[in-house]
Amino acid sequence: MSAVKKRVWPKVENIFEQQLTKSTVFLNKDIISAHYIPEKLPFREKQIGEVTQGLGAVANNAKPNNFFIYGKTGTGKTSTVKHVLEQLDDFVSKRNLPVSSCYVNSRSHPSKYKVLLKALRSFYPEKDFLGYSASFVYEKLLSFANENAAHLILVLDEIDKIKDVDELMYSLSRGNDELTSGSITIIGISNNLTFKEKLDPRTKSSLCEREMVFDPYNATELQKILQERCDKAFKEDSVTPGAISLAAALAAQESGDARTAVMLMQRAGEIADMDETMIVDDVKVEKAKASVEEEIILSMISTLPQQQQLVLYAISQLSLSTHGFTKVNGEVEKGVMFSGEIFEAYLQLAKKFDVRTITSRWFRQYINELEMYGLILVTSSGKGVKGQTRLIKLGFDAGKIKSALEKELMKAF
DNA sequence: CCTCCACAGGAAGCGCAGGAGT
DNA sequence: ACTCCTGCGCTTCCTGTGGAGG
Repeated sequence: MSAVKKRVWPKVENIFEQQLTKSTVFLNKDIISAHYIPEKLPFREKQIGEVTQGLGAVANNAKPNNFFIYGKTGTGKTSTVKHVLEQLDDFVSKRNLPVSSCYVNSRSHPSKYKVLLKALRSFYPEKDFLGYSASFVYEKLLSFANENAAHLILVLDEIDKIKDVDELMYSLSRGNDELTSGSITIIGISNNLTFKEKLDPRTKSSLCEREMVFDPYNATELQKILQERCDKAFKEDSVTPGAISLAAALAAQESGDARTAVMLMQRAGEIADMDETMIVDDVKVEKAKASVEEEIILSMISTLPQQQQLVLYAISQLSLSTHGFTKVNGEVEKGVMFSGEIFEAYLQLAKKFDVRTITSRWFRQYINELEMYGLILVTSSGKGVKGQTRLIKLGFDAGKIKSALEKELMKAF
């Protein structure tokens, strides 16, 4: 047996070593990442109090009400609930109360069976229930509550993604009736209010025993939030006040979304690290905005069905061509077009790419979805136009959308 | 006032893929 | 392995709507 020869690497500093010794504006980068949950949630004291009070029933060995929490993305729904749950876990373990909670992201568990399975796994961490039937999982969950006289709290984030919510809620409320001790409580979180209207009336009344709405943050609130986070995430004096107020203002005018505000600051910090200026100012935030926006656009576009991408491509193409739409008062608005016009352009494009075409009915469906995603803005025609149609405008820069789509469509053809 | 235009969007149904039940 | 069922993407058909134009 011959000794293994040691490989001799050229004497260049390891790139990770370089990375480590490189100077950075960050003190603790995790704090400014989108997934971080701060221990204090400014401007959500009222909501925290409400959830806490609702769940407080378990201290008296009673079943808490179900909750339905609604609000746009980045308004602190998930953070609030997770925060309260952490406190609750802490509280009940100190007092030895039979309370267990489980957080489920319904996007990765989008059916009744998967939700129940996920819950069961978290209550029996040592066992693996893979392959068991739906009814077994359900019974096992009930008996867990019954035998331990435990109050179970299930948080269903993005509850609108569950295909059979009605059945899930029905089973659970029936389960609650069967239990002689213990209970199961649901906290549903959604950013889609129309979801509530689609529910079976019985599901609706049981899920919405208590309802809460999270309003978007305004610019001042966002600024405070950012300030607090930046103080901990960045090194001292590496962030200018202007940078924070700009990031807050940009996020506020977009949607009041705290996540984008945080992402802006994170990206701005990365940019400052790259060019080694060691200072995060409003210029870096401005740059970050372009980069974050591009990323959002790209990630949204890449998940669209191909046909819908073509529709959007038709819109961006028309939007870039010189024509504008003349309003009643003689004003000319650029980049606005009729839906019929877009459909025609779409048909032409599909012909060029030699793909099948969708009908105008489904085309309108696609337009509605694009509006929901915020990729386009839609208004009714109103006066000055014959017939009833809609005026459509891109929500983002036409050039960016077009080039992103070209990349995406190139992959396909 | 009526009619036509240019759509909007609901309802029903169709073909298909992928699970669940047997 | 086989049916049966169900959700999904889409088409077909249809009724409704707001404004222009006669």
